[in-house]
Amino acid sequence: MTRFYVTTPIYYVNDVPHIGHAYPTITADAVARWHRLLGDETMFLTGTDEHGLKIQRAAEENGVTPQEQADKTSQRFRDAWEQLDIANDQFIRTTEKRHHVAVQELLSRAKANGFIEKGSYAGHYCVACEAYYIDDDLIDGNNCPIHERPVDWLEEDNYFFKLSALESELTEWLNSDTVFPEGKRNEALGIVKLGLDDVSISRTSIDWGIPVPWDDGHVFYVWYDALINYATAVGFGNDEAEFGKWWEQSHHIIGKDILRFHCVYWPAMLIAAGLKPPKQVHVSGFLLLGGKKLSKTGLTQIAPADLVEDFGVDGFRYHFLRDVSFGPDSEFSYEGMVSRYNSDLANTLGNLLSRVATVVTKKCDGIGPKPNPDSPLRPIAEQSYRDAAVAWDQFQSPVALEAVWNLLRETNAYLERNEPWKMEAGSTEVATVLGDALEVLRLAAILASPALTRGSTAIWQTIGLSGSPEEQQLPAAAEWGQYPGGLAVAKNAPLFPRLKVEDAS
RNA sequence: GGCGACGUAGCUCAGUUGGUAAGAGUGCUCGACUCAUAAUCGAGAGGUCGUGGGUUCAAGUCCCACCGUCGCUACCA
Repeated sequence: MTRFYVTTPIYYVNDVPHIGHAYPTITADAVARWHRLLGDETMFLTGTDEHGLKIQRAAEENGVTPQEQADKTSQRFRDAWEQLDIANDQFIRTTEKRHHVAVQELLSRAKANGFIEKGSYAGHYCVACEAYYIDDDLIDGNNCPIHERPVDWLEEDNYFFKLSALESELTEWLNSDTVFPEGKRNEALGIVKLGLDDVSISRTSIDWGIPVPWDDGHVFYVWYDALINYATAVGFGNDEAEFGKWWEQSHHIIGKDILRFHCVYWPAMLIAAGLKPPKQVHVSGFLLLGGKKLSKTGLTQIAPADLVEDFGVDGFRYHFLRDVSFGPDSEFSYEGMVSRYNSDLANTLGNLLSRVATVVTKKCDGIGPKPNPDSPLRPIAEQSYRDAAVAWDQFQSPVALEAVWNLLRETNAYLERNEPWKMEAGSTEVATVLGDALEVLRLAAILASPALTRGSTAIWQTIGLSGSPEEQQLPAAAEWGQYPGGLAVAKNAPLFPRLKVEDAS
């Protein structure tokens, strides 16, 4: 049996879930769903990153413990993902015991291998921020950029990770088909080529973190704790055999803002600990709003819940999977979302289902006929599956979905050419045409199910099939001609009612 | 400053290692149809592929410069 392991970034609980979090999460969910259709043993991980100064400080401000603070905000992410039909197999939290064990184990191994040593870090320190700043950040050369008051020159003992010793290993890893798309791999190579400094991985100034096992006064700096979650979740430090099996198939989905950490630091940490670097890292671009990065700060924040209210779960998921390609930045707009929903979901797919159901009702007494083995739609459907399979394998959801919609458009054209509504009721001609269309709907329900978690099941039931599209297994289920015929086809209300632009908020 | 990415039809985007007369969806125009969610189908208009050079028999695709946009250069995640 093939295994497949996919992860999203773990999200920092200092923030509320927004569409910038939703996009990589939906992509990972869809890719995981595709692999389940293929019958792969699949592990899909997401979670929250809960240590660090910001959480500690937020907790103090709210008069709660850091753990309570983390509990509350972590739950928001769980709720958000539930709303979006995210079917993750695990939800990891970096405050879990198993994670502490894994972090201490992994970094102890790196230390034993000579990649961690003590040093001291010195820098401009703002007491109010409890943080260091580099020269370029300072205002007028000596003032904290946030508090605008003088910083102190402070020195503290830290443990350093000897990143500089791993340049050749990293270059080799980056050159072996690991980071996608290629442009992002080049960026990572560029970072390595510029020369890597050793990085400080512990702090003595805060205590909301995972203790350094060999030195009581230190906790690990939040990044070096966070990255390890991907290993923790599949058994590292707990069940080595299990870990090994999953880790061979690890795929990380990240945003380009954290490329440095996932394509340089993280593989280096794994190598230092004597482990394999990740199998693949897929780097997405940013969502842009009017050409500007959709960041966690400012007015650009858009709550997934608001969009789900307008577009439904399917409309929300479909938009991101269809319109946001993996790699370059993408423009997000409400109008674009409406347009995509109407053209693809309401018109091409939803309307096809409606017209087929109506004609079956009128011409076949509501009983769906069998498809024609030699249908002209057959080769198109087969190509559609092949294209989708390749695209999903490359995490290219827009290409995969376009392949399915091409089949749907061809089917609308096929109906137009044959005009079954003009044919004699009960004739073999009308049965053939409608059987083919029903077969396409069966296929589309399966192939679109990673995106349309609800609509695909609705189609399945409307055309009289039992069970659900998610239970089907590819590639066998994609073979033409499996719609059995003789099933009652329901004439329901429109599956995806058209949206009017005036609905825009 | 250094490094990098991007700039292709009104809009959102595809365009493998340079090679049939530049593509899709959407929008627009015209026509058809009226089974269907003012849906569908067909036809058409629409691009000097940011600008200027260069390499080549041949460049959107390689090289250089410039313009524009953005990102990284964080011990914030």
